[in-house]
Amino acid sequence: MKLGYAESALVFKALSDETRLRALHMLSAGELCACELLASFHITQPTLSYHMNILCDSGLVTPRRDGAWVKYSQNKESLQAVKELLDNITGSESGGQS
Amino acid sequence: MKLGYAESALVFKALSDETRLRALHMLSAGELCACELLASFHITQPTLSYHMNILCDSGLVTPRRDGAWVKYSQNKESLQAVKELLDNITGSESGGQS
DNA sequence: TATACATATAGATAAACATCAATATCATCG
DNA sequence: CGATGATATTGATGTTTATCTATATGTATA
Repeated sequence: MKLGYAESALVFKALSDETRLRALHMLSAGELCACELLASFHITQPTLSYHMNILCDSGLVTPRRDGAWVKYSQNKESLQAVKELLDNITGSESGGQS
Repeated sequence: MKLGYAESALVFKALSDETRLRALHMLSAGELCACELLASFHITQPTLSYHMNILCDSGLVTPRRDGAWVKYSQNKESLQAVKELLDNITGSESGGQS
């Protein structure tokens, strides 16, 4: 997965909000549904939905419908791509293990 | 260098703009002055100054006065901190070599 | 099918952002 | 000191962002 500047900027924009960072971090433990995430924040349900949309659009998070719920999980591949992107920007072209 | 959520969001915000990403990448080759950077963009001098301020405030870039010029360089340590932050968020707690 | 629960969308709004033109500051050189 | 070149700051402006309330859609269950 190779990202250009505009694409990369979008991914970083997705990461540039505290609520989204927290949500993403919570997902490191595994899949969570919107309502579980919501319980951890002091924001309304529509606002969480808004943030999850941004995370999903950026590719960092993948949604999965499970009955009435939508369960979210980290997209490890995409997060790996961000790290490689940083390596690229830094000039550390070595790359990470995949 | 350990970053919290709010701090991290600031750093990612600094990375979330195409102009800033390009500038940061250009600095991977080494120090450059504002005027050299400016020549590569189709923006005015005040706009570049604005962007460089954001990069410097985030800690990703370090300015150095050299006579009439200000020379900018990447702050590798800070970039490393971002990668570690991503490891943290991903759950890949192994950490990178420093 | 009606009700309840989970999530999404629409519309409004205040704050933050990116950009520019104009101007100020700062350093060098004559 | 005055002129020139490099960078920063100010003020204005249109755009994007984060947030809310109200409402819609979608899914399961009694």
